[in-house]
Amino acid sequence: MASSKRRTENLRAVLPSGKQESDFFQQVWALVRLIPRGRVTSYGAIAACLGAKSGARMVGWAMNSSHGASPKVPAHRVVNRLGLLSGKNHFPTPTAMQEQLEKEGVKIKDDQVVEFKKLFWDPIKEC
DNA sequence: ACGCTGACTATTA
DNA sequence: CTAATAGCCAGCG
Repeated sequence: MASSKRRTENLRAVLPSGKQESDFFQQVWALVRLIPRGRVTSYGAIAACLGAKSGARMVGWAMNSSHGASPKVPAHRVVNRLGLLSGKNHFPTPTAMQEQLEKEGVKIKDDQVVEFKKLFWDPIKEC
């Protein structure tokens, strides 16, 4: 873990020349961009929408590459199954994710989305 | 080509 | 309630 500080930083991500990332990433990004403002979803839900029920990790991986995606991907709207901001550590600042969510009207309590179940946006409905 | 890692999830202890 | 374990898929050295 500790030595993994910059394993994926070299990701080609959205490199224009040559081959791009797998469609999986594009699908995830597209789905995340469809998340309405003030709403949140979970990795598993996105994965399920894509057909990979166990691909929740891949969704997180796609988010990692989303830093170079265009338009930008609202990764702050994607949280884990419990509504916890598990990915906040990967943001420019650990508080950026919470700040963004609160700015959209989503209240965060102890790194957890308040009324997560109510604010949960199901991507499967869009699939 | 093989093995490790990971922004997850569910199950078991 | 928390902790540990297993299953899962894809990218990179």
